[in-house]
Amino acid sequence: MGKATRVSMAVVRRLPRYHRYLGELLKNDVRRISSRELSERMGVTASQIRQDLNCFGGFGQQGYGYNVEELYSAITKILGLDKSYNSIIVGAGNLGQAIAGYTNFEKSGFTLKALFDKNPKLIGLRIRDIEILDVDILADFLNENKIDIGILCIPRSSAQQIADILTHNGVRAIWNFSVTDLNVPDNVIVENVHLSDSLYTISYRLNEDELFKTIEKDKQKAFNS
Amino acid sequence: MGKATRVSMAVVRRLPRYHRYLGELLKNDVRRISSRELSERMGVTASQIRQDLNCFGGFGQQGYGYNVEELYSAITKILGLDKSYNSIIVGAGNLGQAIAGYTNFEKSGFTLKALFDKNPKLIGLRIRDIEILDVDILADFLNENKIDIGILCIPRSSAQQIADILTHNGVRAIWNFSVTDLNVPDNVIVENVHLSDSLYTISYRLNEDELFKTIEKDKQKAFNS
DNA sequence: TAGATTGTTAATCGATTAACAATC
DNA sequence: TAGATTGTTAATCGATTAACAATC
Repeated sequence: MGKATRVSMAVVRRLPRYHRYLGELLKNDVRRISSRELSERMGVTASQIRQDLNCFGGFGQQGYGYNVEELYSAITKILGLDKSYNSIIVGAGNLGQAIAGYTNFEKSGFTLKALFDKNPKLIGLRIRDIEILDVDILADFLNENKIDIGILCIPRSSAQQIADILTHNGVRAIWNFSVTDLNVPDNVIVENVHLSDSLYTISYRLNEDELFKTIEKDKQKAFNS
Repeated sequence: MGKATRVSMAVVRRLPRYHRYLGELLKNDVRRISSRELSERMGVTASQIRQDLNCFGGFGQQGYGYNVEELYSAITKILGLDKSYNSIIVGAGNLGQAIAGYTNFEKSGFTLKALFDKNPKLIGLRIRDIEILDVDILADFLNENKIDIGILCIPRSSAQQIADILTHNGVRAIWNFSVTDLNVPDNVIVENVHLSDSLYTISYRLNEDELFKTIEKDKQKAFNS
């Protein structure tokens, strides 16, 4: 159920952040940086940076540090951002359209080939000149076009069904904005973006102090009785 | 820089998922469930479920398991979803509008009070009857309205500046869709949703096998020379 | 060469899993 | 009562941090 990574996901999830900081340094014409200085900027330990990078190779030089341009380019390659990927969006509602509008993804090599929806009012419309097609022809489309990434922006009720169509027709990864867990073959990658889950961690944290006050009060009450 | 939680974030991030599964069980009229059965459905260990729940109290009964309705309601409270929260969105572009359109958040107690933008073409428009206001009056608005959560959907270049306005005017949490790290006081909560970071973990994983083939080949080459 | 900083091993810390006594 | 399952302690596993020899 989903593909395992050779490098731990804890490390993988930090890579885009390194990429961003190095891109920023590069833009500011910083030539070299030590793990210590980068660690101070990023608020992590220098040890962690060196450990993370050494999952992929020795990019630094003792006594010198890291060449910013080289390291940036190395992480670009590690993230696979030197390649290009074809994607489609299923669900052309507000969120699907918003993601379709992100021209930055195109710049990073992610090409949006089509959107799909079942709503006749949406079918035929275009976002950035990319057509919204009838979801009924999704399987056919996938057979005629090599699509790497399927982006799910549909209600949870139909998510698994659409995920099945994607995985049965050559899609290698699913970016899942539908708030449900997907069952996919072992060779398929799933990356969940569960916005409501994310929002609920905010309400949790806003409420935590009060929550534990209540818990402690209840404990006290139970103890006294 | 951001508030620490009493319970580890690893646990907190699993709570919304428990909430979803229990909601589903409740909808299907399942009355009771053991940690073992829930663990099988969710693909986690029963141990983890029991450990997680016991951060907040003993909700089960030996020999019986958990009452689904009680546990669901307990996790609802733990997540603070029995309370309501006022929010605003800064940045009424595609993504801001898409989030504003999510009526599900309203149902969970998150009330959207206004959107803000600097684009004159957007100012004055309404999404679900909620007005888009001029970002110039943001600070004033915050002083007149108790806002708990600020949702940032603006380009990274202005994110820190807006975050400062939010934190200086009583906002307690930031849901940050701008792809940048924010500096905020210790009592303010930040929850990042960095879509491009998430997408890049997909390209990483699509590319990982090939990446390590190259790494091993290079090692071999270095060894031979 | 002397100073700086890496790559890497070892130590620590935290999170997950296993085990089992308590108890419904 | 006997069987089931929790709550919780102990063991294991993995991730992070510290330390330092290697080396630029």
